[in-house]
Amino acid sequence: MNIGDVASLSGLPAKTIRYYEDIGLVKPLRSANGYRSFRESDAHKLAFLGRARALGFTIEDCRNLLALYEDEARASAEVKEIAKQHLERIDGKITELKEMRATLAHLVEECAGDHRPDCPILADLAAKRREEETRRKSA
Amino acid sequence: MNIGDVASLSGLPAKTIRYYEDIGLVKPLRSANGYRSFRESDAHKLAFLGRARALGFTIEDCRNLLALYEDEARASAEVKEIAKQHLERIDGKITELKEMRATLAHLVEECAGDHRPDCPILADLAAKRREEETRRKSA
DNA sequence: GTTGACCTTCCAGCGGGGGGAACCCTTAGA
DNA sequence: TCTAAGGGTTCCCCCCGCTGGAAGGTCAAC
Repeated sequence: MNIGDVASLSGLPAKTIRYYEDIGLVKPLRSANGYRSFRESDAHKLAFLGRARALGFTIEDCRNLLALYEDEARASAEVKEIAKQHLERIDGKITELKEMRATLAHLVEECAGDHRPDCPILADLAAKRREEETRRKSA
Repeated sequence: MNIGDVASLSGLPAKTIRYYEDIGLVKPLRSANGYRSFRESDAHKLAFLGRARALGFTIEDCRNLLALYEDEARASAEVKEIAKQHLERIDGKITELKEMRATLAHLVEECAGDHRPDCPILADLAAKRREEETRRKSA
């Protein structure tokens, strides 16, 4: 298979697949004309990578997951550990975004949003006291 | 004020402040010795930027917010619009992360996490059918 | 034989800075 | 007066995970 074929099979752009070869995630053969020649197993790996990336795993996670995938003597505990750590990263990001959302939603509600210049959003961004107040409230 | 002073006042690393000058967000003066010389107004802008960035606004958003902050004839509607768009971006990210979290949490639960190689996480990543099934369920 | 769709390599850039080298300026202390 | 420490400066490369584009080679169809 040429790169275009595995691209449509895996749903990954050809550019991405070349990049994955660059960083050693896949190792396609080469045809006489210099074209990359992908085996079935390469196509499977690329699909695997696409799904792992869609779940937000980092490239390094993917590298490790792929190694475990190919290691028939793996312990599922190793896979689970990678997944659990990623879950924690996701939870951390969700928490952070929710905090931003709460602050921002509050400010947006307070802002009249009309032709006048008075704006609680700008006032808040400009205020020195915000950080202190937040600390006092949470304490 | 030198860069170290505004750095501790604003909480931003000196590197970041130099970068913000590079991209034209602040325009400090220069002393005779070549050192950047920050006015009170520069210090306020940097603190403003630090808070806007902490709320997840992009640099371009910050540039626009800063311009509105300095424009006494602004309409608060313009500020509100930027904030609302950012709120939507945040909501989009939260939704995306929650979807990842749900899938991943389910897989982690199913995985025994012991010394055996059998692993539903790897099975799912390797399976072709997942995407189709997901579509069928949500349809 | 020429079009057009593929493929190749290489180089640059995104956002938002961080690390570190190599150098200059200022001040305090021995 | 020398020296050491702790500022400051510019410069360039690095991070992640690609993406775009230029300049060219290859292949099948008409």
